[in-house]
Amino acid sequence: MASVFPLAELRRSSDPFAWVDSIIKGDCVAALDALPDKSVDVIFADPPYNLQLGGALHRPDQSLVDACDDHWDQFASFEAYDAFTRAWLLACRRVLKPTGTIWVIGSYHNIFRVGATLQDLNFWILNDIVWRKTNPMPNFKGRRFQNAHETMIWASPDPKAKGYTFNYDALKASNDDVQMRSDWLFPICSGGERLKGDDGKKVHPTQKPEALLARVIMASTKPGDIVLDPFFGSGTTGAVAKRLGRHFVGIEREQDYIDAASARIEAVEPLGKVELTVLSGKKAEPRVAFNALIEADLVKPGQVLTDAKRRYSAIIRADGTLTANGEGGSIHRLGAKVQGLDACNGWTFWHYEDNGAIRPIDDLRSVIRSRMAGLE
Amino acid sequence: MASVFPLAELRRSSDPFAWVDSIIKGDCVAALDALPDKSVDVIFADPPYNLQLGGALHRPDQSLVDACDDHWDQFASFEAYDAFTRAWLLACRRVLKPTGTIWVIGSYHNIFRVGATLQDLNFWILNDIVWRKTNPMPNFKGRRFQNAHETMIWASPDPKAKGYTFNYDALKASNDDVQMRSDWLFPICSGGERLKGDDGKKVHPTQKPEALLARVIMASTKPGDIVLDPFFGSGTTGAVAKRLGRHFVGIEREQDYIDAASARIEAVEPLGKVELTVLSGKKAEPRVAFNALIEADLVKPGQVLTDAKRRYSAIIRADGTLTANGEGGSIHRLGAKVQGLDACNGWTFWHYEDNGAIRPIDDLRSVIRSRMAGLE
DNA sequence: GGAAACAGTGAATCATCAC
DNA sequence: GGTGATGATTCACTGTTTC
Repeated sequence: MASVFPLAELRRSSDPFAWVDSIIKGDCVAALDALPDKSVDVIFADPPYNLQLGGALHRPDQSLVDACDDHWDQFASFEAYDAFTRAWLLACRRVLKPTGTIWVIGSYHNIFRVGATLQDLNFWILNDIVWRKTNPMPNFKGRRFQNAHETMIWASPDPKAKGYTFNYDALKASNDDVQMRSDWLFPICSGGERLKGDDGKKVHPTQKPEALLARVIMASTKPGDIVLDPFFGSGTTGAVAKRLGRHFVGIEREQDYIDAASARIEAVEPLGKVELTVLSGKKAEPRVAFNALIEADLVKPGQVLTDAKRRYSAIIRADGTLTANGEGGSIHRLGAKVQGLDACNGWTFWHYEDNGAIRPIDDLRSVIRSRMAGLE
Repeated sequence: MASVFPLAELRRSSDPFAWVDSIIKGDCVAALDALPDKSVDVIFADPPYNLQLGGALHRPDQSLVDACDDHWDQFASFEAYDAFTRAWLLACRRVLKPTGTIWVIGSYHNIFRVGATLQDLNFWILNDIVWRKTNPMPNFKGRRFQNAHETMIWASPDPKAKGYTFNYDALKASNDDVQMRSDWLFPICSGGERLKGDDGKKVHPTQKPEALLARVIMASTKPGDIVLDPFFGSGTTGAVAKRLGRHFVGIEREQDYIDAASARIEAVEPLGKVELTVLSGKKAEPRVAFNALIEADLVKPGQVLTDAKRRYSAIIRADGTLTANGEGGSIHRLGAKVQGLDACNGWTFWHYEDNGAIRPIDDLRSVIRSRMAGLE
């Protein structure tokens, strides 16, 4: 079983990271307060939705809809819900690294309050993501549109926060080579994935699908990162994090949920290193200065470079700069200058001639990089 | 031209319904205050989004993105935006019939504040509706998910309000006999529909597509109803209302927008009774990306794919890319790479083993497509 | 005349590192 | 923390120009 920490026990622990890969039993804010500053990479939160259900809802055949009417989803007023939201978001911000991000999922019952509170607390929204359900529950009364989606907010802890993880290139490559959109399509959690008790009833009323968490985690974390879930429930976040080679920590009050989540996570087999390698793009590659091409004799001082259509040309100088029309500068500055632009990527703009063919100097940079890789 | 009422003139009018089918020139709240209590059936509001843009944004080709930086979208703080939102929503509630409903559209920049304010003012949210754009602007820097949707909130003026119009059966009939969902797919407004000035430039930076308004109006109004738009802009609400046999009233401050909207509405020919059936949205062949196969557990990270003759092989990674010989990429890129080609259709090139038989992964895509049948 | 290449654009909170 | 240099980065569609 995944280890479970009663909050009092965690507070007594001498190891400041004893909570990694475990479930903390206790109140969400109190448990968060027991964790160190800036210690987790990503937070995924599925807070109570504050569903304001009137009476019982019946299907057309008079069967009762098993609504979420648990006590933990009841709040006296919007003010009470806002105060609760504020408290756990503030506690989350303290434990989140400045380079970390937070995800919160909700429905129209609560997501507007969560979003406004995030903004009030100076979180910076990066995206709102729509989870479109392939198989949502119908609207039985025919008085509204079928509520076929939920909303996630993805935010960084500060408007100026930089350096958050976003595996753009991997997401794009996995999506037929077009960038991933803000609307995602997944089935709801059902079938074998849905945790059921001995009585055959679902263990948790709002268990999220693993595929949803997998995309969240693959998009915004690196292998080895710590993912915190302050409303752990059935432990989907922990199960997916473990499978994907990330660490997790869950906070949960109800012993039944803790028992189910703990057993579930224990059964998860993590993927291997090869499968977990994330495709990274140019941004992650080591920098190579233009000078390195001269030093490696891949280009020579005096050699002429042109753009792809040979409209502009420049001469390589021995110091690693270019010159054209009496002006000089780096490959980037001069590329911008000849085009009359503010900026230019000289690596893709300038080309050299290779046996009659014309190729970007970026190709030569790749040669350098592969030579460097061989030295490791 | 559709008639235009300077606010002062409207106040002097002896006819309490002189404003029907006209544009009121003036401030939103002041103009609303000049209308009678409980006099309109539906409100559609497209308020300023308070975008809070930083510096200029350039496309990869260095061209400048024509951002929405108009003065009317600038607010000093969230508090100022909230006060503004509160004021116009309160004014709207007074003129709205108890059986009426209100729609508000926004993006993540403002919609959470609008939604929370609606709830604070005791409006009752019926649905949040996601407008999925077929052709949204890309994320040029690759730092976020492509922002591909906007959100609408549909609400009644009171939790106990009954009797609002929802044309459930007509919507269902127009939607292949399944209930209309909360996620709608429409292209952004472009081409001939987009209003352009003499200079060829767009008249309004945020003109909404008529198809979106048509579904809103067909869903929540009856012929002859009055539809109010407190941020009239280019007059899409008025044009669609007139075409669909509804009355409209628009409120707008800027004379340029009023001139364009007035001429636009004048040119609209109302449909006859027979044609007034609900229009259905765009259907598109669903795009299925390789990661959908992993998410549906049809293939697994670590599994080996080969070409049809088993000359090449690659391993599936958890991020939805493939790896072979130390290199990684999308099914297409890696298929091309192993063959030494420039391009490759990974769907037909890569195969998986199924009980000894070898089948293209494209077969698995068909499985997903059949599961998604009925979804746009 | 038709096809293909080229150019333009849409509610966008859009970089990072070294000095 | 501010400044300057490096250099990474786009999808769907419309309309125009070129061959």
